[in-house]
Amino acid sequence: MRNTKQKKLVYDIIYSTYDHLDARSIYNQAKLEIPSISLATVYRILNELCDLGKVLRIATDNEDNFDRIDTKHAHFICSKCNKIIDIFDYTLKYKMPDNIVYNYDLVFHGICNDCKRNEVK
Amino acid sequence: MRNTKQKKLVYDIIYSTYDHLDARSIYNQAKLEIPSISLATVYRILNELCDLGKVLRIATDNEDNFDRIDTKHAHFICSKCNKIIDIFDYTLKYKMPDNIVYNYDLVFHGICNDCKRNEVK
DNA sequence: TCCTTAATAGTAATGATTACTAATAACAGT
DNA sequence: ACTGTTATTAGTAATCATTACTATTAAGGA
Repeated sequence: MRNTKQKKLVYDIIYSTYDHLDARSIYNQAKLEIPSISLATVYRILNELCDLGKVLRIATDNEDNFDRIDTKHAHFICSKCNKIIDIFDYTLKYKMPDNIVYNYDLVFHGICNDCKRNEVK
Repeated sequence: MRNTKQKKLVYDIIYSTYDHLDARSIYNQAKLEIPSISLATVYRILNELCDLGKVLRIATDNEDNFDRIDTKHAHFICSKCNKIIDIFDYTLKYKMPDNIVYNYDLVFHGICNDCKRNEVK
């Protein structure tokens, strides 16, 4: 495993924000720094970072989003505008005697505050 | 909204099992009953049933899976064999003052019992 | 500096899902 | 039951995120 400037850049872009970026956005940002970077390279690096547990993948109905590893938290996805909001205020307890659990994804679905307001208007 | 035999069939296939079927499997089963049914029709009906809250969509890394609406439960997806296992033994509490929550998806990731055993061999 | 080979850039391919359109069939009104 | 309207379907083309492929480049150890 070699450390390339492409890997460092993709990692830095994800960790430069608390937003949840998709591969295309990361690619567009990366091109500003390394114009020759390839979209396929971004995808390959994203897979590698996820496998190494350095980046979190959020699977949605359309495209995947990528997030920094942070305090463990859940996500709220608005069914109207598809915005993703971090959720910290929850507790989860579980028992799983048979299977080994490495991680979990908790995603709430509904209508966000902004869309709720716009509906009333 | 009209009730067609295609809609009834797709619904019945999903409710005939506790398995989590993908669109292609549902299509293949449906063809046994209605050979002329179209894959696009299956997708359209699946979207409709999900929107109506009659069927549950489980988004995974590759293709979506569909499940009957049942006692609310979580899922465990094995990272090795991609098997999906229903999980009932958990408790979740949350506060969401700003957003309206309609539903949540809870997915555990890890290694299932079968794959764990096979690794040891 | 040199060599090995992992990683990249660029592009073609894949595969799930959706869009489109002419033909069909629910079903409300008669 | 018959008819007309129009939602739905079958079949296929298109879309779009992601992956595969390959010649070229560049980490990084010796």
